[in-house]
Amino acid sequence: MILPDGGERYLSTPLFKTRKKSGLRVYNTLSRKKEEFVPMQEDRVSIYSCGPTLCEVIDLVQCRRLLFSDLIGRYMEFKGYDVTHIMNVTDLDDRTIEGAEKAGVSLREFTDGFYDAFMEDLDSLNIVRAADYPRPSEHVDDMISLTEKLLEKGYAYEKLRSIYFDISRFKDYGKLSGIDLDKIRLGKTVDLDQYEKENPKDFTLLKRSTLNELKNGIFFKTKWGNVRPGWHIECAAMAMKHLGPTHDIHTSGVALIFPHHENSIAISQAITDKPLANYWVHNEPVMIDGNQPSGSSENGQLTLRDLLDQGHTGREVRYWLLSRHYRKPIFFSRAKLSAAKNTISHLDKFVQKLHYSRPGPVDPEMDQAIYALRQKFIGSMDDDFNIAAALASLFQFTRRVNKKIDQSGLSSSDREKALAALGRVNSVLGIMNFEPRLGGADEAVEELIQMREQARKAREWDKADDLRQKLLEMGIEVVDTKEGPIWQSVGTGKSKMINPKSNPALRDQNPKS
RNA sequence: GGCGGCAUAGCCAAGAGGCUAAGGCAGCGGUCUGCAAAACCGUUAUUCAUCGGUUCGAAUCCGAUUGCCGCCUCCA
Repeated sequence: MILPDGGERYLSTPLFKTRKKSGLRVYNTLSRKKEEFVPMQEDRVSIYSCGPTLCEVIDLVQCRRLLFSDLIGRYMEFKGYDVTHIMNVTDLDDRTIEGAEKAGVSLREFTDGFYDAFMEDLDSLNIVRAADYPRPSEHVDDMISLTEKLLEKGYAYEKLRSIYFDISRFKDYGKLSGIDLDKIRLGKTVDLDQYEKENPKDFTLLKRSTLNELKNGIFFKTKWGNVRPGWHIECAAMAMKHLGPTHDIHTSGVALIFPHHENSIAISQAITDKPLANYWVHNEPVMIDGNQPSGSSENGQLTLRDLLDQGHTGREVRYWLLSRHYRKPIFFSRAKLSAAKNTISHLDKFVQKLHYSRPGPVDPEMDQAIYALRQKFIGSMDDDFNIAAALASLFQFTRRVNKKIDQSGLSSSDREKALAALGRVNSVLGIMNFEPRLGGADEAVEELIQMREQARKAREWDKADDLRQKLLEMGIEVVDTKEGPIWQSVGTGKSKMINPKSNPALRDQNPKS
C-alpha cells in the first residue's frame, strides 16, 4: 500500500487505533512456532510477567527480562492496544524469608527495601510502569482457596500437613517445556529428603511452615495446619486474580519454562479448564563469561547497580540489552557497553542537530524517508520483535536526514515531521533523548562556552583548547558546528545548542514551507 | 543420559531457498574545521564453522563433523 501523502497524515492522527489485524507474529513457546497474534479482546492486551524476588537488587539477566516485557508492552501500545501489564514481585519464598531472618528485620520491612530499589532500577532503565506489581504475601487467601479447589477436584493431596500437586493427574503436563517426565534426572538438583511427596516429581502448593517461620510469624492458618505457599501457586493465583482465567501473553526468561511455568499452567488449568495464557514468550538470558569480574549480588551476578556505579548509564544498558533479538543469548562485555554508548551519543547529536539546524528549503523526500522508517520499523517489529532490523530502519533514517541537513538545512515543517516520527519510534525503544536544552542550572557551563567562543574569535587557540579540555573534565563535550557550538553532557546525554545564530526563537524566519 | 539452541567482516548483529549479504561499533582515505570532534562522501565478507548432499539456484533445506551454550523440580 503506497499512501499518496507518504503516510504523513498518520503522524497527526491516532496511528493504529482503527487497525483490527495486529499483523504481529509472535514465537509461541507452546507451539515452537511463530503465530499470528490475536488478542482475546480486539483492542486490549493483557500481559503477565514474572518480576524479581525481593531479596536482592536486579542483575543483568533480570534486566533483560524486564526490558523485553517492557518492549512488548510498549510495542502493543504503539499498535494501539490498551495494555494491562501485571508483574509480580516475590516477597514470600525461601530466599526472602531467609534474607529477612539474616537481616534481623520483618519480612515486610526486608522486602519493602528491595521493592523501592527495584522501582528505582526500573526508572534507570526507562521501563514503563506496569499496571500493578502484586505481592504473594497479599494473595495468600487466593492461594488457599485455589488449593482447596485442587483438593476437591483430586489434583492435590495432603501429606504431613503440606499440600502437593499430583502431576500424574494433569494430562497436559509437559506440553510447554516438551519435557519427558520419564527421562528427567531425579534428585540431581533437589534434595529429596526435604519433602515427603508421594511422587518426587510432584510439586508443593502449600508447605508446612518450619519452626523458624512459625517463630517469625511467617505462617498462615489453614485447616491443614500452619503453612506458607510455594512459588508456583503464587504466580498462578496472582495471574488469575488480576487478569482472569486466561491472559494474552505470559512472558519471562527461558529458565522459567520448566518447571515454573509448567506448574503454573497445571494449577490454573486444572481449576479453570482454560489455558493460563495464549502466548508464552520467553527470552534468552545474558551470559557472563567466567573470566569477567563478578558482581556484587549474593551469587556473584553482575547487577544493574554495579554497572551504574562503574559509570555506565541505564540508557546504555537498555540499548545494549534491547539491541539483540530476544531469542538469542547476549554475552556481556564492557566493549559492547561502550559501543552502545557511542551509538546513543550519535543519536543524541542527531536529535540536537535536528533541533538546531540552519533553516533550509522543504525536503521533497522527507515524507518518503518517514514513510520508509515507519514501514520498515513496523514490518520488523511485527516479525516477532525483530529489533535489530527495526533499529536499522532508524539509522537509515538518521543518515538520510543528516545528509540533507548538512547539504541544505532543514525547514521547520520537516523538522517537526522528523521529530514526530522519531518520537513514535522512540515510544517503543525508549532510548532517545529529545530535550532540546537544559534548564538554567548550568550557567557556569554556558559561561565557559561563551569564553571559549570569544577566545576562538580572538584566535587565542591555546586558551580555547584549555577551556574545551576543562569542560570535558566537567563531563561536557563541546561540538562545533556550522551553526555554532553545541554541547553534550557525556554522562547523561543531555545537550544544548548555545549559538544565538541558531536560537530557536529565530526559527520562524525559515523559508515558507 | 534426555531435550533444545547457536556458529555471518576486526568486534557486535540482521537476513531463513533467487533483487549488488541490512544496520551498529571500530578502522582507513577525502570534505569541513584554527586544531579536533561531530556530520557528510568513499572504503572494509565473491562469501556466511568444516565436509558432503538436494536444487537451474543454498548463508538459508538435508546429513555428518567440529566448537560453544541453555534446561532437565521448589533457585529466580
